[in-house]
Amino acid sequence: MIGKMFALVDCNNFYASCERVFRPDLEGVPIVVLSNNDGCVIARSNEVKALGVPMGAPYFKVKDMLNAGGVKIFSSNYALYGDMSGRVMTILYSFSPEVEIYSIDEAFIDLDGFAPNVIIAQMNALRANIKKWTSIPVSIGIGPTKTLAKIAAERAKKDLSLGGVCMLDGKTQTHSALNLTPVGDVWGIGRAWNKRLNAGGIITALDFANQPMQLVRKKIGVSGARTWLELNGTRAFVIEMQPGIRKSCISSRSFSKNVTVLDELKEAIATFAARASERLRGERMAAGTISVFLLANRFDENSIAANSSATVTLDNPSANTVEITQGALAALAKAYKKGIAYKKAGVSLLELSPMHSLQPSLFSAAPDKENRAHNLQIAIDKINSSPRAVRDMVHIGARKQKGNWHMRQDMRSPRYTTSWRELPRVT
DNA sequence: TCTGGGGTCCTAGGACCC
DNA sequence: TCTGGGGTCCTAGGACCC
Repeated sequence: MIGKMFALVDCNNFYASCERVFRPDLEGVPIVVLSNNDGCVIARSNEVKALGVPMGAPYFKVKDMLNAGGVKIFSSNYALYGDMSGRVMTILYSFSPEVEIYSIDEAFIDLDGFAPNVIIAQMNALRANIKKWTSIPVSIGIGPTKTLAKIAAERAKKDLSLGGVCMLDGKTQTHSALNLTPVGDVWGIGRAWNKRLNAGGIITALDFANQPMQLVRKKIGVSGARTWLELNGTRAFVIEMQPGIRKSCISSRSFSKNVTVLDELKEAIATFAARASERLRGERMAAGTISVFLLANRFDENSIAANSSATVTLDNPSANTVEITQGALAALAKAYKKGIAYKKAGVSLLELSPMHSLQPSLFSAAPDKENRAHNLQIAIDKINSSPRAVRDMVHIGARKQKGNWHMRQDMRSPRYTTSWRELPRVT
């Protein structure tokens, strides 16, 4: 008999698949998508996986291999991926309201209430519709817990005989799937814990599930114990349909070249502060503290000692670009160390609160001035979000458009679906 | 030459209090 | 001379995820 089930819908090679949507000529052609700065490989089509290019590989290390294999290379195009993700999620909601959007390319569905004998047929139909309406291929895993649904989805992807849908519903079937899964591939078991578990002779997910829970708890803590429960069929995680209230908002970038000059860091930090505060305003939130961090090249020995950060607290929570930028620049002045070659920097906005709950300040020097600042901000957001605007058309003076810190992005595809200037052309 | 960005949660240890 | 112990709060760092 079948108990209650969760499904995980997982887009296959999502970014690579997005690049194919408006380029059907790339069907069957090996594709990779690179991270910001064209730094590492963050998505690979099946053909590239077959070539043996690992996930996360630094581009400069695999460049020759990619070229030799005739691989088509893309810089990341998040405007496109975000829009395609929205289309897939919309289809899921038309199937059921009980959906948790887990990431840009994955969602859980609560299948409680679905008759067991029709689940597989329903999921096959859902998969076919997503493919037909968005041209994105997905795999669907079904299991009694989120972690088992994840494992099922992995099986659906790897075992082509399953046709893209896999359900784990019996003990025998579940055990055989766990036995085929390396423990490090289990959702919640990362590199560090994998190493620790392997050293203790725990190699497969089944080995892990068969340990006494106390031992797991002792070895890798409560998070590991939850994963253990889930693998053994007890739910430790539920479907969360309402996204939680965010607790932080970060904008950061690696630089294309090392940066040592304070003035250049100011430009970068001002840009990050503007981006983060804009995102906050979009969600009607405000920040109570601002933290700036500066990082040296993490692949250099001794770089950790060069890293630094500083925090400033605002008198009143704010999401105003001018106020956030001023705070961030003050924090930068505290964190900056002369003579360090910085490779990355960022702004974190913390102690967030919803805007409507903000108390007007009793001691504000000039409420009228605050209003004007607020109105100006609204006007700027309006201009920058207009479909005809180029990115950040209106911005404050501390920022400049060129500099060592700007990222490289040489191979980006057009923003087909979100920019009038970049619509696909039919010829 | 060239190694992503944005999140959350947990834990250990220090500060502080009585 | 003898110099506690337990609780709470905060923070930094480490772990995980996609």
